[in-house]
Amino acid sequence: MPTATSRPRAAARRAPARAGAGAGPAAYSVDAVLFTVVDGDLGVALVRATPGPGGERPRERWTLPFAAGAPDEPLQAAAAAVAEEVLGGPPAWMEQVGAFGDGRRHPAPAPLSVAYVGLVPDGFELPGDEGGAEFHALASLPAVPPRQKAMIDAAAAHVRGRVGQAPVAFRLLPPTFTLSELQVIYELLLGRRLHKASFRRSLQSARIVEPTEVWRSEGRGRPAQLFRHALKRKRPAARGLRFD
Amino acid sequence: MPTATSRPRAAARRAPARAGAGAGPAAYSVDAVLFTVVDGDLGVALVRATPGPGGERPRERWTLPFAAGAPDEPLQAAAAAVAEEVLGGPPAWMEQVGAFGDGRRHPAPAPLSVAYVGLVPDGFELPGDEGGAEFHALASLPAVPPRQKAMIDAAAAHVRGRVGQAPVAFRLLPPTFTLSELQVIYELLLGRRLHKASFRRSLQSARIVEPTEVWRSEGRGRPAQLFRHALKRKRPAARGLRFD
DNA sequence: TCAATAGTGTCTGTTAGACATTATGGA
DNA sequence: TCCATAATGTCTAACAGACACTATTGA
Repeated sequence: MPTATSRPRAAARRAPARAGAGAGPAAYSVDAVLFTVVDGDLGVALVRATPGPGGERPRERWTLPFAAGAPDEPLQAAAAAVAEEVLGGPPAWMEQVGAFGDGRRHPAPAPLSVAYVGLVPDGFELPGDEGGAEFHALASLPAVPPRQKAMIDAAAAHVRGRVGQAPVAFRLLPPTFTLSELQVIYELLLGRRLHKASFRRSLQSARIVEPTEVWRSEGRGRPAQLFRHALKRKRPAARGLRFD
Repeated sequence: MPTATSRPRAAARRAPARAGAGAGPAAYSVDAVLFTVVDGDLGVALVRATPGPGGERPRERWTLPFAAGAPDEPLQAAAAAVAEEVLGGPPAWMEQVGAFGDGRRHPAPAPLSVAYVGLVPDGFELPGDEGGAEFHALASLPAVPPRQKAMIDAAAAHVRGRVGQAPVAFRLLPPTFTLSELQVIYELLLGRRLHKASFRRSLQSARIVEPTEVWRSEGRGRPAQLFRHALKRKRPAARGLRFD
């Protein structure tokens, strides 16, 4: 029987996590889909799966980090704990993706999994301790249990769908960045090229970035001014209606 | 132990549903938030809560329809079964809202609930049998268990957020409708008035409705042409980028 | 006839996207 | 100097919203 105050944080990190917190198999798992930018694409943090009790499986296998759900722990807190276990700190942003409960296979002995998506700034270094978490580009993803594969797909769609509503792009970048870097992130998330001048006009009219005094020169070409994310003010009364 | 082929459909409908399908309390519940239009506002289907074993509770209490989750049943199918139990048929549209697992109270003895939102056309009549489901306008909602109240709020936000991506407005209307009726639905969902001519231009350019040969005269005024929802064709290459 | 609602045509301000030009540093 | 990139000004087509007008019914 778990106490109400101790969080089962040690349950995260590695694959077949402790089942439940005492009695019988866990009712559900909480899985974290942690994205960052890996050479121009989204990348997701995976941990090495421990081989089953039988000891077979010569091939290397990976899973999302997850933990068994504890009945008395809020879902968001559980997901944050799973993420912290992998990252060494909290992700820059986190949101629930949904519940996944078809019959597809999952490393936890639970019929239901709740997925959360988190964002990590580009350039972040995973703590390289024994846990062995690594970022893998979505384009070249290793084999992952099918239920977790569905979570990764849904998480990517979730993040892409929230561009423009949530500061998603900014959480994939360090605190200061050039507008060209920001545009690359937006193009990655939206899946299409954007017009440079138009993109900057949109940013300016929404007052969503503010310039710093710092300029950065990278290789050849004119140096770029660094910007930071500006807190959103009152909403400018959305015009129009787009059917999409 | 439930068999893989029999769905526990009888578990829906009334409040403290059968816990699980045999052994111990259910791991999670599946709840349906069924919306329709009730005098100019969204309305949600509620069922009368059965009083607890103690028999107290003189005040009338309501809950969302729900069922105990069965490990071998896909979530969407479970939610559809719950909805069918209340409506006598499937809802016009259904989508998952998310998992709710903070410590808030829920009529099921489960720490976790998965909410689905469904839409029912305006004018639909609930089968008035002993179950006693009724639509209640969101503006005048009776007391509902707190976790279910959170689900209702999230479901309304979910539907509002998917206007323009999914045929949400059309599922709140009968198969044929006037453009004025459609505009009222959009205004209800978006929470703001729309410009009549501009609204119709948007519909026309998106080819999202098609006219029928039928005109309907309701009381005074010029009769209105009836339209039906047109299946969406190729996406017209979304222009622009709005920060909101 | 008047009131009420449906449906359209025209005008205007805003803006996304195209294009061109200037600015600034590295090679 | 040439080249690559940043930053910005100008033009145009598209479009949201305002306004006005016509059309068609019931009272």
